[in-house]
Amino acid sequence: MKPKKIIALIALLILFSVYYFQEKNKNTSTINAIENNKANFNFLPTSTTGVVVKHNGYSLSYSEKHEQAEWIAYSLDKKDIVYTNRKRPYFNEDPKVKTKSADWRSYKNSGYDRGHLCPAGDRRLTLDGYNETFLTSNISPQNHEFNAGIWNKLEQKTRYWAKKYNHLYVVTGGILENNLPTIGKDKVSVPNQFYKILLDYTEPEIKAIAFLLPHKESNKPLNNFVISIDELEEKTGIDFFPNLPDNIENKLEASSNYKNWSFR
DNA sequence: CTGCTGCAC
DNA sequence: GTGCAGCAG
Repeated sequence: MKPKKIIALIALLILFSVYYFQEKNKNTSTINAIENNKANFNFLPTSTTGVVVKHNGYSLSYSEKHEQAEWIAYSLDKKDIVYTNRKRPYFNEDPKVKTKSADWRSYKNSGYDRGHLCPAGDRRLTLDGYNETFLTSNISPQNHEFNAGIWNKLEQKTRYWAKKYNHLYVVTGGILENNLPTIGKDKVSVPNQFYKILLDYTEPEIKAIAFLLPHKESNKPLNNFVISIDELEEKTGIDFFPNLPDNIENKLEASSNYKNWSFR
């Protein structure tokens, strides 16, 4: 082999190594950033009721008046999205809600689903995590066509994004207004709308998206229901990401732009 | 995946 | 009350 060729080969090898290590570095720094955020960033919203309950797999703010959570917040990692054929347990009262969360019988024969707020499908990694989603503090009365339809589509899209973007923070719940219809002995409010907020808190492209869905079946595409976090805060009185740096918070929450989120 | 119902013990 | 099977969208 001629010296020139050897030099060219070595040069190629060096270029390739540099590229490889840069990419590897980028990946580890992304993962490090995610781990760092998970360890240090408090992603919980403010509570209008003062009743914040923390479980291993999710946290919630409970509204005794409406007998359900005003928000459920959790961290959704790519690693959480696994297939395991778990058996659905029965719903139980949340032992950590002192005023007692709703009895599952209040939902029975009501015509409404026990609709998960933190979906069981997001907590399949461990048995405890999975079972924990079957507390009545984690459910809201949902019309079956809505729950199995567009709400389910949004939950699946959330898992798709968690896989694609490695990690998300999720905040979700019903809009708890006055004078809502109720079901059961416990008078569980039936929300007219449900919301879901996703935050991808990974540098350099921190991004967020929020949805507000009417509580009814719909065949419209999900991007029809995107709104700004600011609008959601006006409707609920909740400050959703109070611990974000202010400049980031202001920018993210004012926007209802979803161009950074792939809908395909 | 999202759920409910019926029946046995 | 709990466990399990079957069914629906």
